[in-house]
Amino acid sequence: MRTLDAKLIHPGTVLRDRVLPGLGLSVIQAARELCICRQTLHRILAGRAAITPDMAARLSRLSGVPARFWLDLQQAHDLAHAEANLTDMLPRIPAHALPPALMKELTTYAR
Amino acid sequence: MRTLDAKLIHPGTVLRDRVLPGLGLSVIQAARELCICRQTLHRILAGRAAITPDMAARLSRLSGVPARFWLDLQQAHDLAHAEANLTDMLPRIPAHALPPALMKELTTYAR
DNA sequence: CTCGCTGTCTCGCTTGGCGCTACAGGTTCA
DNA sequence: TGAACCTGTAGCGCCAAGCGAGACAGCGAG
Repeated sequence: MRTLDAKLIHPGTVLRDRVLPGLGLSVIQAARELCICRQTLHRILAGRAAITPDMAARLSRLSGVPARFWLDLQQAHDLAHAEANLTDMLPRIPAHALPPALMKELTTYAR
Repeated sequence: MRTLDAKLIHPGTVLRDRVLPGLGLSVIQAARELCICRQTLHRILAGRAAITPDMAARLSRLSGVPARFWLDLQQAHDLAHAEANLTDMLPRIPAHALPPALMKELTTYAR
């Protein structure tokens, strides 16, 4: 079995190489069951479209893989892409520090 | 101090009630330092606009709060909103099961 | 040859973030 | 009483991106 060891796993790759075969579904079959057009699924598999919250919910229903799994993979890519586009801008934003107690409080809001 | 105990914390609320006061910044000051127009920041604070990956990266630079913290809060809202719009559609998608070994492998890709 | 699947391209539609102008307040200070 | 500065919202146009649909080429099975 081919390993998926890239640092930034692509959602479409996981879907194509792992989940769809695991479900025994072709692209067209999966698109039909997801109630989306096959082009949309192709775009996701090829990485030319992102996993939207809508798609994540559909994939979760279809495969049992949590929606957040798909959104987390997508989020990593979106963030990397955004930071790449901000290389000139970010250094111009002053870096402040939050009180440690407040920073700790914020962690209780996460997940 | 007012507690933020809602199940689905709004990113704008955290920003307004915790982070901006913690940084000692007004809305206008923060907008200027983030290199965005003040209306955009107002829209985020009021929940009329989402935290985009671009904004998350800027907020991370400004406050030291990880970009993923903001994106996770936003993601929870986007997902809930998407599922609410799919209440009629989701039941029409057949629920399959993935082999347990494959499901376990997928968890190694997450975060 | 026919059928069905794959993969891509193009078009038009819609959504949503963003910057901008404008407006209505409120507060502080000279 | 002005002037300066902040908050908050509404409307506008611009632009990026997801989506469905139509079309096309290629390929393997029956």
